[in-house]
Amino acid sequence: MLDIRLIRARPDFVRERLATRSSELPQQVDDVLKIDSERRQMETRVQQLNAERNKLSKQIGMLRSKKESSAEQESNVRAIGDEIDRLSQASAAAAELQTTLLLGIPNLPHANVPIGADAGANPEVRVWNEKPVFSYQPLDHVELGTKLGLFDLERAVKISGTGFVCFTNLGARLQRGLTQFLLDLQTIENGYVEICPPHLVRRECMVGTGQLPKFEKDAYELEEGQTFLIPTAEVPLTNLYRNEILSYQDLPKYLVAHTPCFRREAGSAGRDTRGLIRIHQFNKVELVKITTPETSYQELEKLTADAEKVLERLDLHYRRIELCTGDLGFSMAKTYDLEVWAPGQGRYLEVSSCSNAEDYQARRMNLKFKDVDGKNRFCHTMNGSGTALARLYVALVETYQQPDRSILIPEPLRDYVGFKEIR
RNA sequence: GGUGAGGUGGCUGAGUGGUCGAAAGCGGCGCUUUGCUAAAGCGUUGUACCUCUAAAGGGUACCGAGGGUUCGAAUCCCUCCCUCACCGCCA
Repeated sequence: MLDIRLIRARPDFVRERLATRSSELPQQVDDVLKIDSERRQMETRVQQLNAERNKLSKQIGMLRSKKESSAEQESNVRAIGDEIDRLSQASAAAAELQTTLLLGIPNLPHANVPIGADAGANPEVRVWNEKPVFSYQPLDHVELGTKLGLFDLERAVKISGTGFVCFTNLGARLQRGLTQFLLDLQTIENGYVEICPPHLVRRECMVGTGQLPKFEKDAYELEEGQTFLIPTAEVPLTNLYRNEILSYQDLPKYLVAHTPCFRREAGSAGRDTRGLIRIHQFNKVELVKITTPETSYQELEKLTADAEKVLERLDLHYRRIELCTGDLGFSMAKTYDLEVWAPGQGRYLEVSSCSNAEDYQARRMNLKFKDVDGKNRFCHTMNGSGTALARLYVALVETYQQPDRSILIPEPLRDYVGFKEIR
């Protein structure tokens, strides 16, 4: 969440930055400022009354110990108490409203993020390899997978409903080998610490990373909204140190986890309904970094490169785009998307989204560090997929299909999956 | 799931209704002493918020969380969370 002090001190700056995301946001700044000023007025008054009451109560204590009458002080203090009750209730309600409003305001885009309305304005910043050329019409992963028995979509629907997949036989093994490959790459080569976190998290965690309260319909909830199935390992990983004060010497933290991700895809019914591209449960290897503010942008570049290494090792064609202000995720100040080419689809698929939330998530989850001077400051958090398994799988299978409809396993993966081809 | 004990500052640990934000010790920081190290002595040492400000200052809240009783709560009551022990069940 945004720093209320920044909003107070530089409201025009905040309004102007938010307007680059969406035109209705500046109004929310005014709403917060109004309630903030009302709240502070009441709070100040309550504190004055409390000071008065504390003074009188002490007098009462002293008078009683001297066996003197304190009737006058008692009646005064009772009157003050009533006033405090009334005012502090109002002030608490205002504080709650303020928090609610603040939680609903997205992060400020970083100054160097290109301004634009939607995905159409996202500039391409890097391209790797070229589109593979086929002498025939490449098949899509559903045809290939069905023919080779890599997964069973019909039976998955039977047991779980649309939007689920069941990997089978060599198809399941391919995913397992791919997962192991990704984890080894990020831990052994890139220095991330492997975490196997819970897949069910408390509500506060979802608030901490920004999924809640605004996007509750997108998540699978349990126990009447007290716990949620994670939509990404970003949630448990980033929240690992929630409510803690780390030492600057502990930073940066590099964390990686392989988990399933559960998404209801509430707003996207009817989109990408075929195959593995948009499903309710998919696996993902997620990278998270917790850093000082001074190094976060440099760390974001490195993190993005760490994710790109996956696609490069597998020799896939991809591009890196930067999200413009209108397309940025709620909690993020800057984001690069990695899109891999899927020949059977004839389009790029987003397999990683690498973002810096700056201190936006850290504020929501009260994650601080003690700097060299002993001052407590909010950490910066960033995350990116390294990468989403299901879509990587699609690109891999479609790119490495052979004229006889077998699939060649790229060299770096062979030891992991245990075979050179699937036919 | 059952029963019992318990959650106090960076740590250990006192405190059972009134100058308690909280004794004491440890740790940390500063100064003094010192050939170095060590030790000793003295001082200092939480967070958030409000107000005011050039700076300083003043105030409020916080003893797991939330609510209640009371003129007044770390202390009494209720709910929840968590930890520990034992029992039951179980991958």
